[in-house]
Amino acid sequence: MANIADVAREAGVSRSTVSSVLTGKKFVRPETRERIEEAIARLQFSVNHGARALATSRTMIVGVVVQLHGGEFGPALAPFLVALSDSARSEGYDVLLVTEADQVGAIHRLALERRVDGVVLFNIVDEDPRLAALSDHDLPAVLLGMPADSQGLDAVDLDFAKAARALVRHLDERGHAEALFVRWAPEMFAQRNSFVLRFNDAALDEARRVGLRLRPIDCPADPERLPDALTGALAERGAATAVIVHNDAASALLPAALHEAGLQVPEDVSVVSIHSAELGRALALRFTSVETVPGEVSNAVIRTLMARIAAGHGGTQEDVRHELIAPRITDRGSVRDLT
Amino acid sequence: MANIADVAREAGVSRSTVSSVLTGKKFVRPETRERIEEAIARLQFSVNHGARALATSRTMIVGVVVQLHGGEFGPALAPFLVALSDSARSEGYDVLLVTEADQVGAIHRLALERRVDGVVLFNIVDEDPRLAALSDHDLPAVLLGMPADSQGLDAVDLDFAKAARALVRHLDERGHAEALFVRWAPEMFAQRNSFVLRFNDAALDEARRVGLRLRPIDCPADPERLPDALTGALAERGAATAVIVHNDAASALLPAALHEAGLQVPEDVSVVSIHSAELGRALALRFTSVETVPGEVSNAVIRTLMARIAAGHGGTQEDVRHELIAPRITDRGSVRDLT
DNA sequence: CTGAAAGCGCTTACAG
DNA sequence: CTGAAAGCGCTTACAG
Repeated sequence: MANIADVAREAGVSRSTVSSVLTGKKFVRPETRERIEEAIARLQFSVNHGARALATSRTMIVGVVVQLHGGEFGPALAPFLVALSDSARSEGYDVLLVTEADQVGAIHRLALERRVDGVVLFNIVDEDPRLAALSDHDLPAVLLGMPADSQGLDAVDLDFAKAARALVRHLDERGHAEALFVRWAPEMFAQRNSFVLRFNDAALDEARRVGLRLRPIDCPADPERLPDALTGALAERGAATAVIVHNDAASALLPAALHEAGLQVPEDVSVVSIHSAELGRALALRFTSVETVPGEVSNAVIRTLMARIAAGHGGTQEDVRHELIAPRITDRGSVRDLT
Repeated sequence: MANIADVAREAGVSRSTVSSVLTGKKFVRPETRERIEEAIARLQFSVNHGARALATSRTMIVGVVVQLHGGEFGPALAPFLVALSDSARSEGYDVLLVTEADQVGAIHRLALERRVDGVVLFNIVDEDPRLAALSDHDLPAVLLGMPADSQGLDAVDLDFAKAARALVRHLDERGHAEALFVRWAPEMFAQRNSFVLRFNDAALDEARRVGLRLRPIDCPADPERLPDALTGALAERGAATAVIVHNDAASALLPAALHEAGLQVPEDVSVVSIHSAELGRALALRFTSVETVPGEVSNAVIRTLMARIAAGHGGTQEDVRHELIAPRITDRGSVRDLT
């Protein structure tokens, strides 16, 4: 495989001149540049990435560090990985996928061995131990998720609180006075998943504010037990005329549960949901809903990370950036107007 | 950040001796080794990965190169990525996730810039252009998928043909004489996805062999149109007493479609399916089925790739390894015994 | 505008 | 068993 010395010899110039055309940081006389470019093409030369990384102290790689808690809905993950990869590539970066169970150890490894220029942390929980691990280093990082305390780190996420309020108001404005609130399993609350807590708190708060009765239904973590839990909740809905769902597994299983209970939407019961866009698409869910926006979130995450890398440092700053992406609600007519 | 020279100085030895303890390839006197290890701990030293990669010509990174055709079922992807990452880590490798649309360009880039020591190709189709791209280089590669012609490359996959035969026989042995075969969309066949073709061909062949009438139902690629297609097929099932499903989206939507059609399983109709394990778990699918085994497949893929990397070459070999993982059928009682 | 030299942080024969 | 030296393939001041 050709190296820069081969190219220099072939073009009759020095290695530094070749390097100048490779980096594009220095002006090179057109004739010379052309000779060099021909030599590069002839020899099928490409820059050795590792050597460049060593010389520049830039790996051009970002780590995507994914904590798998087990409680969350697996199918929702891939779209974010793909979107992050796409966003990173558009900035010239590759993505290192880091899913090992020992996330704290992984962060130390990435930082100490200088494997990446920055990291994205996925599946953020409140009191996430990964944030403390980061504070030992000077590694640029962005949280994909919004914990109560970001510990001075940049963070980006869909605005789950605003989404919750919008969905609650959507029901309220159509005359609904009582609704079931199908939530994630208690295990998810115990883990303090940031998006779970933020949606939950805002939904309850907004419901109180507008005077909607919200009856929380905690789902079992075990998918096997979910169908019965859903049909049970529907059967005992009492005065509730609507259901608001924040639990992807429940959103996926709700159509069957509604069938099972013999309920038509929106004639017998109204439904609003927030769920993975991919899930909604694959299962053709027809609920009025807020869907995740992996592309938008990933773009914002990578943009923020690029800025942090360019600034030449990670860690706690005064100029922390928190970005909450406004939710969009898609009206699919699954809410009956009772007014 | 400390480097190897700092450690050498701190321990009062030469850099090469430090390197010897780092690589573990040379014997170092216990006292010396201990002094060095103390120095390493004191200085919080870790090997700079890029420098080691340059010196050894080993990146300790494998590329996972994922073609997203769009037709396949998205939620099935993540478990494979995670499993590949886990398998690779257990061999000391990290995973670079490569999802860009221009997969051929990506392969050239990875090879020429020496970014990875090897690649795993995911979502293999017959006549996959990525295989030709690989032949331009000397990059170790393993296909996760089994095309009709692997062009001399190692390949690993679940044995979809055997799975098809097992499911067909499962119906036949229980006295079913006619079944609907809910298949992937024609678009998937046109793309020639390797697992789609292999399951399909084997299912039809085995059905012919045992004398089971199999009526292919082509699903629409658009999930929106899938529910109606399924209920329609069920309504017009005629003499068919069973359904065999190879289409994850259809497996996911079938429970609702069965409800819609007022059919009980297995009383009114029997069902067997092959689908993503993750999907089956998340949706608590209760069909007798073969499920994907991302962990097993990934282990085999990485093991094969490691052997290929150790051999010091990629490309076409005489010693090609093809590994088909035996399917396991889980009997969930969704097939009625008609004998 | 171009080149010679030093340096990035390691590993690895090769002497001793 | 340990060390001095060369080398991996780049980039980047610094001269000219």
